[in-house]
Amino acid sequence: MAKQDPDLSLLFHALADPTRRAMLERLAQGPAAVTELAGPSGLRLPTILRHLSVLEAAGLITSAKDGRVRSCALNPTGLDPLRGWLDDQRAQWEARFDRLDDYVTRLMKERMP
Amino acid sequence: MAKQDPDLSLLFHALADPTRRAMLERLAQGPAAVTELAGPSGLRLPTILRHLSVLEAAGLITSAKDGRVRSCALNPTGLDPLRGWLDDQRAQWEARFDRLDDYVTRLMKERMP
DNA sequence: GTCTTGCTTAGCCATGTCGCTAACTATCAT
DNA sequence: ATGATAGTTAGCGACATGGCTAAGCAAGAC
Repeated sequence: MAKQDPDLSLLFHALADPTRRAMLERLAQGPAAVTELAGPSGLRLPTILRHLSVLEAAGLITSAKDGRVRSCALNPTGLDPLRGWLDDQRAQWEARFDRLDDYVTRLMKERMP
Repeated sequence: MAKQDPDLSLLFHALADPTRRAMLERLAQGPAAVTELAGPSGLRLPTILRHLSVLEAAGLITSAKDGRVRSCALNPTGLDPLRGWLDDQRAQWEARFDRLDDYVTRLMKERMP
């Protein structure tokens, strides 16, 4: 059970922090500079920068430096792997419940043919 | 930027570990006892138990003890908060891209009325 | 009763995470 | 050229996480 799916692990880990989720929601309103992202959080810049690098490593945002200001933006496809996993998971769960259904149905038929 | 949405944090954190995701996928096939869950992982029981408690705290599974064996099962609604968050997020992102669209459209109109 | 099985608890260790301060670099304004 | 602004890097400390072993307990098997 080694570390398969490192993407998913990075993604989930990035999303597990409320500060990072708040940063994402801020970015959903449009691109922002680092200081702007730090603003409402009350956290220091180095801390914010660390969070940014986690988000970027997870593929959730992109950032580019223009002059002395770094502009950060959402990566529109960043959440796709998560959505994919979620859909897979739901499919499996439903398959299972369908099998359970079949089973119950078969039981019923045996009892009242 | 305090720890709002503790549920989501627990949920994402629980899913950030490949071992735990593997356990979920095993449980998608049907309920299982602790030893059975530990089987393919090569990990010791106490370790597995720890993972189980994380999954349970996140609302992803339920477990009950029957005799001396604890049976674990998926909680069918466990992923709902995640799905909800994801949908919210997508809505926000799309709203943003729509506004961007409007903006571009307005620019175009100004240029060629 | 005794033994085995299946889980549980306690506690240790290595590593990772999240916050900070201090010091540095690079750009822009004057 | 000087100073202010915006990031950046290095490194520290507190705490969480993920693995383990050892020892305990409770339910079934014999």
